[in-house]
Amino acid sequence: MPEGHTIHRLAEDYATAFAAGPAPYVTSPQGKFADAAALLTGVPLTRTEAHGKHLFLGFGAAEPAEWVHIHLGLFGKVTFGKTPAPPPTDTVRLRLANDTAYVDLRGPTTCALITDPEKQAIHDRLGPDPLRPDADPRAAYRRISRSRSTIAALLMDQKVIAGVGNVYRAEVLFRHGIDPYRPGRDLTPTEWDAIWHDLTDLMREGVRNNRIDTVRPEHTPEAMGRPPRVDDHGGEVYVYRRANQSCHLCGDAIRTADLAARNLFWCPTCQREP
DNA sequence: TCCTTATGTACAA
DNA sequence: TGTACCTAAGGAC
Repeated sequence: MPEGHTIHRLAEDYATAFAAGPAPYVTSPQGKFADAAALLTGVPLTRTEAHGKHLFLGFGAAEPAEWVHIHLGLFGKVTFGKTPAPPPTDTVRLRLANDTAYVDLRGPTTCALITDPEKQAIHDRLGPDPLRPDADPRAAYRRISRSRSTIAALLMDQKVIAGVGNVYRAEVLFRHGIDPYRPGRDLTPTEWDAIWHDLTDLMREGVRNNRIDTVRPEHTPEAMGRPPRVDDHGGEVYVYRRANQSCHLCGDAIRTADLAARNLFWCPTCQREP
């Protein structure tokens, strides 16, 4: 589900299924995208791109002038399948289908036809994305190092860094032993450098595996001689959604709190300030 | 069958 | 800070 790794994976999967073959048949059974779908049917999908949690599908010429802009929000889901596609349910906002494959989009916050300048404006308001080759981590640090906001809030701010969500935020702060309430301006350049590169590695692995795993090999249950565990969101993590359970490293109870209307998770012992 | 929850964001006050 | 929006799954009845 949708943090940045999911969106980059979707960009790859849309391209694999539709960019090489014939132009897809485009429909919007749910109706909200019906006009645009009619315009796009028969136009080849030529490029796909992700920046943070934003997905762009480029239709038409090699340098598309028009893009489908998709943001999954909290609930959005994408499902791929082989043809014949089943009859769409009435919540399918966007379906692409060709001779071999179909893909359904449900529940997105955004699904809109935009121009190239409008797409550029979205890139301009997003921070660097650890999964993009053009990303400059110094741009993120400039904002962090000047901010009195907590590092937990800053990591979720897409203008600061694009693609990190609630899981990667909680997990990367744990992996670096940083108190989520520390003000951004107290983060050293060395700490930021380590966090950025760790996010790059973790999120690349997330794209490969289509899930979030953050537990280091030496901390797996097998390595620590403990019974295997299953986290109910599909990956192996240290603190995310583990409130009141014991920390895999120190055994202390994982804490949770509301921060800007999102659930924050951390270990008060492993993430104590020096 | 209803209620809660969720890996997100935008806008109003 | 609160609320609205989009959907589906799981748990309490």
